Amino acid sequence: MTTEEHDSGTAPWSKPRGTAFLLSQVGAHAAARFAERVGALGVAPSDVGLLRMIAMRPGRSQQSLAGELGVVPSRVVTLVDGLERKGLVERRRNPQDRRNYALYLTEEGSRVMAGMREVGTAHENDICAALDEAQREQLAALLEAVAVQQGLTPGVHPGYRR
Amino acid sequence: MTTEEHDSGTAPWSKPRGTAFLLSQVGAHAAARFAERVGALGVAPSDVGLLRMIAMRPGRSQQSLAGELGVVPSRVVTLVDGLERKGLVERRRNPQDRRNYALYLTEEGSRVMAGMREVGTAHENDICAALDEAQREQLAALLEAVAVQQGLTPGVHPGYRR
DNA sequence: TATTGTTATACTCTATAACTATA
DNA sequence: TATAGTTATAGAGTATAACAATA
Repeated sequence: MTTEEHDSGTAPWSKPRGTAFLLSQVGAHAAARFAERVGALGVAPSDVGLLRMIAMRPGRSQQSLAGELGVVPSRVVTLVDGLERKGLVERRRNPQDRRNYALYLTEEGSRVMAGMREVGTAHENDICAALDEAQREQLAALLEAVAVQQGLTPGVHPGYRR
Repeated sequence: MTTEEHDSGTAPWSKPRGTAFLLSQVGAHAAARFAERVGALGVAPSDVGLLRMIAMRPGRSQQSLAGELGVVPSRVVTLVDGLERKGLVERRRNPQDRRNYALYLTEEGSRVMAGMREVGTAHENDICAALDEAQREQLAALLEAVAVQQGLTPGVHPGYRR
Protein backbone atom coordinates (compact mmCIF):
# COMPACT_ATOMS: atom_id res chain seq x y z
CA MET A 1 0.00 0.00 0.00
CA THR A 2 0.95 3.57 -0.14
CA THR A 3 -0.07 4.07 3.36
CA GLU A 4 -1.43 1.34 5.44
CA GLU A 5 -1.49 -0.84 8.48
CA HIS A 6 -0.95 -0.03 12.08
CA ASP A 7 -0.47 -1.89 15.20
CA SER A 8 -3.12 -3.73 16.96
CA GLY A 9 -4.00 -3.90 20.50
CA THR A 10 -5.07 -7.15 21.71
CA ALA A 11 -3.52 -10.47 21.05
CA PRO A 12 -4.69 -12.66 18.21
CA TRP A 13 -3.29 -16.16 17.86
CA SER A 14 -2.18 -19.05 17.82
CA LYS A 15 -2.69 -22.41 16.30
CA PRO A 16 0.45 -23.45 14.57
CA ARG A 17 -0.13 -23.65 10.88
CA GLY A 18 -3.38 -22.68 9.36
CA THR A 19 -4.01 -20.28 6.54
CA ALA A 20 -6.14 -18.06 8.76
CA PHE A 21 -3.49 -17.96 11.47
CA LEU A 22 -0.80 -17.14 8.94
CA LEU A 23 -2.97 -14.34 7.61
CA SER A 24 -3.38 -12.86 11.06
CA GLN A 25 0.26 -13.37 11.96
CA VAL A 26 1.73 -11.91 8.79
CA GLY A 27 -0.89 -9.18 8.70
CA ALA A 28 -0.10 -8.07 12.25
CA HIS A 29 3.58 -8.12 11.44
CA ALA A 30 3.06 -5.98 8.35
CA ALA A 31 0.97 -3.57 10.41
CA ALA A 32 3.66 -3.30 13.07
CA ARG A 33 6.36 -2.64 10.51
CA PHE A 34 4.21 -0.04 8.83
CA ALA A 35 3.64 1.65 12.19
CA GLU A 36 7.41 1.86 12.68
CA ARG A 37 7.88 3.45 9.30
CA VAL A 38 5.16 6.07 9.50
CA GLY A 39 6.18 6.72 13.09
CA ALA A 40 9.41 8.10 11.69
CA LEU A 41 7.26 10.68 9.88
CA GLY A 42 5.64 11.65 13.14
CA VAL A 43 2.25 10.11 12.58
CA ALA A 44 0.43 7.06 13.88
CA PRO A 45 -1.09 4.45 11.58
CA SER A 46 -4.55 5.69 12.52
CA ASP A 47 -3.60 9.14 11.24
CA VAL A 48 -2.65 7.79 7.84
CA GLY A 49 -6.08 6.69 6.73
CA LEU A 50 -7.59 9.92 7.91
CA LEU A 51 -5.03 12.04 6.06
CA ARG A 52 -5.60 10.01 2.94
CA MET A 53 -9.35 10.40 3.09
CA ILE A 54 -9.03 14.14 3.55
CA ALA A 55 -6.50 14.34 0.72
CA MET A 56 -8.79 12.44 -1.64
CA ARG A 57 -11.84 14.52 -0.81
CA PRO A 58 -10.89 17.88 0.71
CA GLY A 59 -13.56 19.70 2.65
CA ARG A 60 -15.04 16.58 4.21
CA SER A 61 -16.76 16.83 7.57
CA GLN A 62 -15.77 14.88 10.64
CA GLN A 63 -19.09 13.08 10.57
CA SER A 64 -18.52 11.74 7.08
CA LEU A 65 -15.12 10.42 8.16
CA ALA A 66 -16.61 8.78 11.23
CA GLY A 67 -19.27 7.14 9.09
CA GLU A 68 -16.89 5.79 6.49
CA LEU A 69 -14.32 4.57 8.99
CA GLY A 70 -16.95 3.09 11.24
CA VAL A 71 -15.82 4.89 14.34
CA VAL A 72 -17.60 7.09 16.83
CA PRO A 73 -17.51 10.86 16.13
CA SER A 74 -15.63 11.60 19.34
CA ARG A 75 -12.76 9.51 18.10
CA VAL A 76 -12.51 11.62 14.98
CA VAL A 77 -12.32 14.66 17.21
CA THR A 78 -9.32 13.19 18.97
CA LEU A 79 -7.61 12.17 15.73
CA VAL A 80 -8.21 15.52 14.02
CA ASP A 81 -7.07 17.34 17.17
CA GLY A 82 -3.76 15.53 16.89
CA LEU A 83 -3.37 16.22 13.19
CA GLU A 84 -4.27 19.87 13.69
CA ARG A 85 -1.80 20.18 16.56
CA LYS A 86 0.91 18.77 14.29
CA GLY A 87 -0.08 21.30 11.63
CA LEU A 88 -1.11 18.69 9.06
CA VAL A 89 -4.82 19.42 8.89
CA GLU A 90 -6.91 22.55 9.07
CA ARG A 91 -10.51 22.93 10.31
CA ARG A 92 -12.48 25.57 8.42
CA ARG A 93 -15.90 26.77 9.47
CA ASN A 94 -18.59 26.49 6.84
CA PRO A 95 -20.41 29.86 6.67
CA GLN A 96 -23.54 28.16 5.28
CA ASP A 97 -23.89 25.72 8.15
CA ARG A 98 -21.73 26.65 11.05
CA ARG A 99 -22.32 23.38 12.86
CA ASN A 100 -19.80 21.42 10.84
CA TYR A 101 -16.18 21.82 9.83
CA ALA A 102 -14.63 21.38 6.42
CA LEU A 103 -11.28 19.60 6.72
CA TYR A 104 -8.25 20.36 4.54
CA LEU A 105 -4.65 19.30 4.46
CA THR A 106 -2.12 22.03 5.11
CA GLU A 107 0.99 22.30 2.94
CA GLU A 108 2.85 20.37 5.57
CA GLY A 109 0.08 17.81 5.50
CA SER A 110 0.53 17.38 1.78
CA ARG A 111 4.27 16.97 2.24
CA VAL A 112 3.67 14.24 4.81
CA MET A 113 1.24 12.54 2.43
CA ALA A 114 3.91 12.54 -0.24
CA GLY A 115 6.36 11.05 2.23
CA MET A 116 3.86 8.36 3.03
CA ARG A 117 3.71 7.28 -0.57
CA GLU A 118 7.44 6.62 -0.39
CA VAL A 119 6.98 4.84 2.90
CA GLY A 120 4.31 2.69 1.30
CA THR A 121 6.57 1.65 -1.53
CA ALA A 122 9.45 0.81 0.77
CA HIS A 123 7.09 -1.08 3.04
CA GLU A 124 5.63 -3.06 0.18
CA ASN A 125 9.08 -4.08 -0.99
CA ASP A 126 10.12 -5.00 2.52
CA ILE A 127 7.11 -7.18 3.25
CA CYS A 128 7.14 -8.87 -0.15
CA ALA A 129 10.91 -9.37 -0.28
CA ALA A 130 10.45 -13.14 -0.35
CA LEU A 131 8.29 -13.02 -3.47
CA ASP A 132 8.96 -12.31 -7.12
CA GLU A 133 6.67 -10.12 -9.15
CA ALA A 134 4.41 -12.96 -10.29
CA GLN A 135 4.04 -14.24 -6.75
CA ARG A 136 3.19 -10.80 -5.45
CA GLU A 137 0.39 -10.50 -7.94
CA GLN A 138 -0.80 -13.97 -7.11
CA LEU A 139 -0.83 -13.13 -3.41
CA ALA A 140 -2.63 -9.86 -3.99
CA ALA A 141 -5.25 -11.62 -6.12
CA LEU A 142 -5.90 -14.26 -3.47
CA LEU A 143 -6.13 -11.66 -0.71
CA GLU A 144 -8.41 -9.53 -2.83
CA ALA A 145 -10.73 -12.49 -3.34
CA VAL A 146 -10.85 -13.13 0.39
CA ALA A 147 -11.40 -9.44 1.12
CA VAL A 148 -14.31 -9.22 -1.30
CA GLN A 149 -15.96 -12.40 -0.06
CA GLN A 150 -15.56 -11.24 3.54
CA GLY A 151 -17.24 -7.95 2.74
CA LEU A 152 -14.28 -5.73 3.52
CA THR A 153 -14.47 -2.14 2.32
CA PRO A 154 -11.63 -1.38 -0.12
CA GLY A 155 -9.05 0.88 1.48
CA VAL A 156 -10.64 0.84 4.91
CA HIS A 157 -8.70 -0.96 7.60
CA PRO A 158 -10.70 -3.01 10.14
CA GLY A 159 -8.54 -1.48 12.86
CA TYR A 160 -10.91 1.47 12.75
CA ARG A 161 -14.16 -0.44 12.82
CA ARG A 162 -16.01 -0.40 16.08
CA MET B 1 -5.12 -22.54 12.33
CA THR B 2 -6.71 -24.50 15.02
CA THR B 3 -6.88 -21.56 17.24
CA GLU B 4 -5.55 -18.20 16.32
CA GLU B 5 -5.77 -14.51 15.89
CA HIS B 6 -7.23 -11.83 18.03
CA ASP B 7 -8.17 -8.27 17.67
CA SER B 8 -5.82 -5.47 17.47
CA GLY B 9 -5.76 -2.22 19.12
CA THR B 10 -4.50 0.60 17.15
CA ALA B 11 -5.32 1.46 13.62
CA PRO B 12 -3.22 0.24 10.72
CA TRP B 13 -4.10 1.40 7.24
CA SER B 14 -4.77 2.62 4.48
CA LYS B 15 -3.45 2.98 1.05
CA PRO B 16 -5.94 1.62 -1.37
CA ARG B 17 -4.56 -1.42 -3.04
CA GLY B 18 -1.15 -2.74 -2.14
CA THR B 19 -0.25 -6.26 -1.23
CA ALA B 20 1.05 -5.15 2.16
CA PHE B 21 -2.13 -3.21 2.89
CA LEU B 22 -4.27 -6.15 1.86
CA LEU B 23 -2.25 -8.36 4.16
CA SER B 24 -2.80 -6.05 7.08
CA GLN B 25 -6.45 -5.49 6.26
CA VAL B 26 -7.37 -9.13 5.76
CA GLY B 27 -5.16 -10.20 8.66
CA ALA B 28 -6.85 -7.78 11.04
CA HIS B 29 -10.24 -8.92 9.83
CA ALA B 30 -9.32 -12.56 10.39
CA ALA B 31 -8.07 -11.69 13.87
CA ALA B 32 -11.28 -9.86 14.72
CA ARG B 33 -13.43 -12.75 13.55
CA PHE B 34 -11.31 -15.19 15.51
CA ALA B 35 -11.72 -13.04 18.61
CA GLU B 36 -15.49 -13.20 18.20
CA ARG B 37 -15.43 -16.95 17.93
CA VAL B 38 -13.18 -17.69 20.89
CA GLY B 39 -15.03 -15.03 22.86
CA ALA B 40 -18.02 -17.33 22.71
CA LEU B 41 -15.90 -19.87 24.59
CA GLY B 42 -15.16 -17.31 27.26
CA VAL B 43 -11.55 -16.62 26.40
CA ALA B 44 -9.68 -13.78 24.76
CA PRO B 45 -7.38 -14.31 21.79
CA SER B 46 -4.38 -13.65 24.03
CA ASP B 47 -5.47 -16.55 26.23
CA VAL B 48 -5.48 -18.95 23.32
CA GLY B 49 -1.78 -18.93 22.60
CA LEU B 50 -1.00 -19.29 26.27
CA LEU B 51 -3.35 -22.25 26.70
CA ARG B 52 -1.88 -23.89 23.66
CA MET B 53 1.68 -23.47 24.88
CA ILE B 54 0.80 -24.94 28.25
CA ALA B 55 -1.08 -27.80 26.61
CA MET B 56 1.88 -28.63 24.38
CA ARG B 57 4.39 -28.52 27.22
CA PRO B 58 2.71 -28.96 30.61
CA GLY B 59 4.64 -27.81 33.64
CA ARG B 60 6.14 -24.76 31.97
CA SER B 61 7.07 -21.76 34.06
CA GLN B 62 5.69 -18.28 33.56
CA GLN B 63 9.16 -17.04 32.69
CA SER B 64 9.51 -19.49 29.83
CA LEU B 65 6.18 -18.37 28.44
CA ALA B 66 7.16 -14.73 28.73
CA GLY B 67 10.41 -15.42 26.93
CA GLU B 68 8.84 -17.33 24.06
CA LEU B 69 5.97 -14.91 23.59
CA GLY B 70 8.22 -11.90 23.88
CA VAL B 71 6.22 -10.24 26.63
CA VAL B 72 7.12 -8.91 30.03
CA PRO B 73 6.70 -11.37 32.93
CA SER B 74 4.11 -9.21 34.65
CA ARG B 75 1.86 -9.63 31.66
CA VAL B 76 2.02 -13.38 32.00
CA VAL B 77 0.97 -12.94 35.62
CA THR B 78 -2.12 -11.08 34.47
CA LEU B 79 -2.94 -13.61 31.76
CA VAL B 80 -2.44 -16.64 34.01
CA ASP B 81 -4.45 -14.94 36.76
CA GLY B 82 -7.35 -14.72 34.35
CA LEU B 83 -7.03 -18.31 33.19
CA GLU B 84 -6.75 -19.53 36.78
CA ARG B 85 -9.79 -17.51 37.81
CA LYS B 86 -11.74 -19.15 34.98
CA GLY B 87 -10.53 -22.54 36.17
CA LEU B 88 -8.65 -23.37 32.98
CA VAL B 89 -5.11 -23.40 34.33
CA GLU B 90 -3.52 -24.49 37.58
CA ARG B 91 -0.36 -23.15 39.24
CA ARG B 92 1.60 -25.81 41.11
CA ARG B 93 4.56 -25.06 43.32
CA ASN B 94 7.74 -26.87 42.42
CA PRO B 95 9.13 -28.42 45.63
CA GLN B 96 12.66 -28.41 44.17
CA ASP B 97 12.70 -24.70 43.42
CA ARG B 98 9.88 -22.89 45.12
CA ARG B 99 10.50 -19.68 43.24
CA ASN B 100 8.69 -20.77 40.11
CA TYR B 101 5.35 -22.30 39.27
CA ALA B 102 4.64 -25.24 37.01
CA LEU B 103 1.57 -24.54 34.89
CA TYR B 104 -0.98 -27.18 33.92
CA LEU B 105 -4.31 -27.20 32.17
CA THR B 106 -7.26 -28.29 34.28
CA GLU B 107 -9.83 -30.69 32.89
CA GLU B 108 -11.96 -27.72 32.00
CA GLY B 109 -8.91 -26.17 30.34
CA SER B 110 -8.50 -29.26 28.19
CA ARG B 111 -12.15 -29.13 27.25
CA VAL B 112 -11.79 -25.52 26.17
CA MET B 113 -8.70 -26.42 24.14
CA ALA B 114 -10.70 -29.09 22.36
CA GLY B 115 -13.41 -26.55 21.65
CA MET B 116 -10.81 -24.22 20.23
CA ARG B 117 -9.74 -26.79 17.71
CA GLU B 118 -13.29 -26.81 16.38
CA VAL B 119 -13.34 -23.04 16.44
CA GLY B 120 -10.12 -23.02 14.45
CA THR B 121 -11.55 -25.26 11.77
CA ALA B 122 -14.74 -23.23 11.45
CA HIS B 123 -12.71 -20.05 11.36
CA GLU B 124 -10.42 -21.38 8.67
CA ASN B 125 -13.37 -22.36 6.51
CA ASP B 126 -15.02 -19.00 7.07
CA ILE B 127 -11.98 -16.92 6.17
CA CYS B 128 -11.05 -19.03 3.17
CA ALA B 129 -14.60 -19.40 1.86
CA ALA B 130 -13.66 -17.58 -1.34
CA LEU B 131 -10.90 -20.05 -2.18
CA ASP B 132 -10.85 -23.64 -3.38
CA GLU B 133 -8.45 -26.15 -1.89
CA ALA B 134 -5.65 -25.47 -4.37
CA GLN B 135 -5.91 -21.74 -3.80
CA ARG B 136 -5.82 -22.17 -0.03
CA GLU B 137 -2.61 -24.11 -0.28
CA GLN B 138 -1.20 -21.55 -2.66
CA LEU B 139 -2.08 -18.74 -0.25
CA ALA B 140 -0.63 -20.61 2.71
CA ALA B 141 2.60 -21.26 0.80
CA LEU B 142 2.99 -17.60 -0.15
CA LEU B 143 2.27 -16.46 3.40
CA GLU B 144 4.66 -19.03 4.78
CA ALA B 145 7.40 -17.72 2.50
CA VAL B 146 6.79 -14.17 3.66
CA ALA B 147 6.68 -15.26 7.30
CA VAL B 148 9.99 -17.08 7.03
CA GLN B 149 11.72 -14.25 5.21
CA GLN B 150 10.42 -11.75 7.74
CA GLY B 151 11.78 -13.82 10.59
CA LEU B 152 8.45 -14.61 12.22
CA THR B 153 8.43 -17.37 14.80
CA PRO B 154 6.11 -20.21 13.73
CA GLY B 155 2.96 -20.27 15.84
CA VAL B 156 3.77 -17.08 17.73
CA HIS B 157 1.54 -14.13 16.98
CA PRO B 158 3.20 -10.68 16.79
CA GLY B 159 0.32 -9.34 18.86
CA TYR B 160 2.24 -10.55 21.90
CA ARG B 161 5.62 -9.13 20.98
CA ARG B 162 6.71 -6.12 22.90
C1' DT C 1 23.55 -11.56 44.33
C1' DA C 2 20.49 -13.57 40.91
C1' DT C 3 15.99 -15.37 39.67
C1' DT C 4 10.75 -16.01 39.74
C1' DG C 5 6.88 -14.06 40.35
C1' DT C 6 3.91 -10.10 42.14
C1' DT C 7 2.15 -5.50 42.98
C1' DA C 8 1.62 -0.65 42.22
C1' DT C 9 1.39 2.57 38.97
C1' DA C 10 0.90 4.96 34.80
C1' DC C 11 0.02 5.49 29.94
C1' DT C 12 -2.45 4.70 25.57
C1' DC C 13 -6.45 3.79 22.98
C1' DT C 14 -11.14 3.87 22.49
C1' DA C 15 -16.08 3.96 23.64
C1' DT C 16 -20.28 6.05 26.11
C1' DA C 17 -22.87 9.63 27.46
C1' DA C 18 -23.78 14.23 28.54
C1' DC C 19 -23.25 18.76 26.75
C1' DT C 20 -22.83 23.20 23.46
C1' DA C 21 -23.76 25.57 19.44
C1' DT C 22 -26.22 25.78 15.46
C1' DA C 23 -30.01 24.63 12.47
C1' DT D 1 -36.20 18.72 17.72
C1' DA D 2 -32.25 17.31 15.09
C1' DT D 3 -27.36 17.57 13.80
C1' DA D 4 -22.05 18.53 14.17
C1' DG D 5 -18.86 18.56 17.17
C1' DT D 6 -16.89 18.50 22.00
C1' DT D 7 -15.87 17.21 26.72
C1' DA D 8 -15.78 14.24 30.69
C1' DT D 9 -15.29 9.93 32.10
C1' DA D 10 -14.39 5.15 32.32
C1' DG D 11 -12.57 0.81 30.91
C1' DA D 12 -9.40 -2.33 28.56
C1' DG D 13 -4.72 -3.63 27.63
C1' DT D 14 0.01 -3.29 28.43
C1' DA D 15 4.50 -1.59 30.11
C1' DT D 16 7.81 -0.03 33.90
C1' DA D 17 9.68 -0.30 38.14
C1' DA D 18 9.89 -1.49 42.82
C1' DC D 19 9.24 -5.44 45.74
C1' DA D 20 9.05 -10.33 48.21
C1' DA D 21 10.39 -14.89 48.40
C1' DT D 22 13.58 -18.16 47.26
C1' DA D 23 17.96 -19.78 45.59
